[in-house]
Amino acid sequence: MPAATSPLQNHLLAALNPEVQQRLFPHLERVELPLGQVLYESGDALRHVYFPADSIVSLLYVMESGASAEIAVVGNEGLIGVSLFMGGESTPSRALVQSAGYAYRLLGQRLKDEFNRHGELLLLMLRYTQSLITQMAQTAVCNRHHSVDQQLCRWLLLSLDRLAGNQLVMTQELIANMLGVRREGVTDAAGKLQKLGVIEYSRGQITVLDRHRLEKLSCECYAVIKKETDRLLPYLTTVA
Amino acid sequence: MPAATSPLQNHLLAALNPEVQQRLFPHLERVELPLGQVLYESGDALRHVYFPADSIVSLLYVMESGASAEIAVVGNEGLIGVSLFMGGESTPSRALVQSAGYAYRLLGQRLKDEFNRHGELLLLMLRYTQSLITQMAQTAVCNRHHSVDQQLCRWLLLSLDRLAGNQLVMTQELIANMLGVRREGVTDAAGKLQKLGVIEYSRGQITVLDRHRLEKLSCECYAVIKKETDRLLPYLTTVA
DNA sequence: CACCCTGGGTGCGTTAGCGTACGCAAGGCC
DNA sequence: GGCCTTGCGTACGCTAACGCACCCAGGGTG
Repeated sequence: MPAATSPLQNHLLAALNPEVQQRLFPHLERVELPLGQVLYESGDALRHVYFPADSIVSLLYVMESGASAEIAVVGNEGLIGVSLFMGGESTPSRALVQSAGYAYRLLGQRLKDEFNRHGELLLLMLRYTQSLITQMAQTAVCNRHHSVDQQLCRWLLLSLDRLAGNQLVMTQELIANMLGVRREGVTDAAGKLQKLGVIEYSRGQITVLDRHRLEKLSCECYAVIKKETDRLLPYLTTVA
Repeated sequence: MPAATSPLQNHLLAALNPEVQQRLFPHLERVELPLGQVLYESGDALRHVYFPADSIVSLLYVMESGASAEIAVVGNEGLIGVSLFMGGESTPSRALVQSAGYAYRLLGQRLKDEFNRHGELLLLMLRYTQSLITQMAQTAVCNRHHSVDQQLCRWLLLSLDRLAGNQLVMTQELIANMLGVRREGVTDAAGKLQKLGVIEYSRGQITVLDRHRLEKLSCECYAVIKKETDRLLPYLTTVA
């Protein structure tokens, strides 16, 4: 199902006033993002910013050894490519599609042109960037202090918030790469959650049965991210 | 020694063109930052931004349990309080003086006024913010994958880059709080470095004897941060 | 001088997560 | 229907880091 996506599915685009939307939307290009696609590689000069509609993109750092760790996750609440307007044009991280879907992209120059017109778009982008910073900071904390079990809960919740239903299409191996842990570690943690009846899964399909329990089993990091994002971007009602 | 500090010791302030400096500097207030002072607490609405001259400030997250972890470290290469111009006005972290010294602070409103005049200051702040993001991201990675030994090296280097000499005034307990590990873990790691002749310390005084070795013993994270900061803020010659 | 607080050293049992290895079943493909 | 790839389960030894407990020395204070 190629689905009827709309730029308005992205909360940042939806939050713009109609005048700005009218100027910007004609320049948006709808692109399909299959699972595993790399939007940019560490150090790449970015040409576009991407506004996910129903897809999820992970920002992750890949070490010299090849091991990886997720820095942040971006869905329809945000955009990929903040370095374009932050001025750096690139970052030492990789943007990897973690859940297939669609996104709308915009040439970096168009974004900058709009910035120069007047500040609304800029202010919105900056506030989003701050929420992204919060997520990164919390990831650092979580990596230091919390168990794989707790981190899995956090990660499932963050992903769930960026999807429509209560289903995630992702293998335990993929999750392990994101969390930067062993696949077996994820198997253990997921097994526990399944035994508790919180989730159910089979061959890359995860269904969340009891979101409330999941939140209770998660560390405080999820709540911090959610609360802060809601504060910074109050027009988003359903997304952490 | 109350020292003869100058706003120009801060690299961001020094990078501004003379016209902007003339407008801004009269509004700078010189403040002393003793070790352990809290510039802002999690959730506090910020009134000022702080530009360190010779002090170092840690951004750290304090968990419900009381345990902490450093998110990023800021010295004379940067400023404290990005959330003021990012639009959030507060962050869920604490800013703690990690190395005593002086800083210059500016009312948030003055900063915003300058932003509205024209873009130079804004662009500079944004690029700095991106380098800060890099540091946070790398902290997350480092927390996940690297040993306490390696992390100590990274941390010493980051601190060293923000100080004049090759001396650090900080106890192992303080370092442990920053890294989010046990004090004994730091004792072990520091003991190894001392045996190797890389550092020397006694009762809260650490002297780096062989910086080159220290860099080699550190994980790649330090190099990533340094390289990216140099790229984003090329006018800084001596700071990571 | 005696005191004591702070900073650091050491040891010990415990545990979470790692690396490795192997096994097994579901489901697509010929 | 048989095959093979992919996704997941499990087991075992290993190590880094933890929590705890205690000790010792430097250096300032009364």
